[in-house]
Amino acid sequence: MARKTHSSPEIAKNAILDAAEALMVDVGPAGLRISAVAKKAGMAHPNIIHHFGSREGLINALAERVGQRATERITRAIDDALRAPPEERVNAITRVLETSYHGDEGRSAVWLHLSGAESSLRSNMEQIVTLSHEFRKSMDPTASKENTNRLVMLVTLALVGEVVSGSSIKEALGFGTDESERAHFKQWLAEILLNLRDHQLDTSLSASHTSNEIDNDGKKS
Amino acid sequence: MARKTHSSPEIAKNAILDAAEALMVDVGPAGLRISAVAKKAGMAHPNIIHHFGSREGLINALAERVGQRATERITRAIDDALRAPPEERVNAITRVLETSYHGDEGRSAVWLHLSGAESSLRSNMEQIVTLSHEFRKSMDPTASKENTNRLVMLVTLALVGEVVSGSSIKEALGFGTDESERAHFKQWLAEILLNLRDHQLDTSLSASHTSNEIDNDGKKS
DNA sequence: GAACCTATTTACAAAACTGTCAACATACCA
DNA sequence: TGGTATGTTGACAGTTTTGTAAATAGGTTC
Repeated sequence: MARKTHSSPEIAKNAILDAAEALMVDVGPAGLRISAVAKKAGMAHPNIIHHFGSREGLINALAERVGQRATERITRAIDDALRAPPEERVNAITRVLETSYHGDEGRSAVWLHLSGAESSLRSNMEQIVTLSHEFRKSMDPTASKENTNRLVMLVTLALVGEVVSGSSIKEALGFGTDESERAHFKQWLAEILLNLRDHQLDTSLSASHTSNEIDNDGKKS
Repeated sequence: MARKTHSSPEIAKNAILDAAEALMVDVGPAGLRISAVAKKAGMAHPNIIHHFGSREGLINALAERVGQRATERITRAIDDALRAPPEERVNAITRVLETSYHGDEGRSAVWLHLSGAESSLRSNMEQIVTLSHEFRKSMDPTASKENTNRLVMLVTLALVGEVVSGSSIKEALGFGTDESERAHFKQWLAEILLNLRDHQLDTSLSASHTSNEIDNDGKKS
């Protein structure tokens, strides 16, 4: 059998992670077989254990890489939105929403998280909230961090839902599968997010119960 | 070994499904072991195959039951909201949102769907959309079905996201884990849903591109 | 009470998968 | 050129899991 030439650990690890990520899209983390990854990466399966220690080690490494990539993409998109001229902001926010489902990485990130893989979710979310709040304040200086938090939560949950359910929920609701209709829903959502002002979000009970959660920028009403 | 007294197939099947559902909450559909279900149900594992044909048959049956139960709960809650007096509608809608995460059934439904189990998702969603549109029309006779569809989609995706991510996303965003804060977010969302009028939803591109999707009640602009 | 149906069980077969081990070979360095 | 560290592999062990087969016994019907 042809024996492969030695490569640096980094190169081998990346090749393994690439193969694992590609397979994960179809089978999910729980269905990920070390032998299948090895076959796809063109090597013998003990080599994977040599590099990652165990199957769980591989999955954790994959979760870390995928989560980090997704966060980088999203924060970059929000950053772009911050710099965009006013008339381009709807498109910019739409792009933020689209960015979260880039290729199959979003799906992979959620599946991995779902299966209990360790990743730095908290610090990633903190980056996203901070940037989002900057954006909202640039639109409306009186925007409260509490509402930013809630909006980020709503959007995050919806994106997770989209990623997880694939196209089936959309189809069940009569939305087509082509990209144009998907993009249109995201644009609709982006416009809502942009046009919602805090006075519409401060409902009867808001600002009374949960005003001291993470409102640590002195802005609470 | 003590041999169990015969029971009707219905009783046995239900006992098996109960055990499977309880286990699923922790391990997910992919991690569901037929032998573990049998142990929990207090029987030998071949008995499960006898009743459901195979492991996959069990999972499909579970998906069907869980999906149907969730749909019944949700439609009942929307129906209640329809009959509620105006001042009670925020609470009623809040209850609709809470209802979707009853016990662990919501989580089970999503996980099962995620793992590719067959279920009647489309007809279930149709029921929910139809009722929701009735509700919106009772608030605002000019409400368009297109916007109802989008709102249902947004909420559905968010609920799926919540169910899937458990509490981790909320914690990462600084929300506490106790019920009161969760309930508060749902109430905040309910008020937004109630207060959004169509003129706020008809954005620049709406009603032009996708006006002929499922707008089959003669209401399209 | 006899006969039949089937829910239930024990024992087993077969496959799949993870992780171990020892051997090999390649790259790098002295 | 020789030596060492380690990337890489084939073979294997042990475990786990699904599904099968045959036997047993509880319930039902006539």
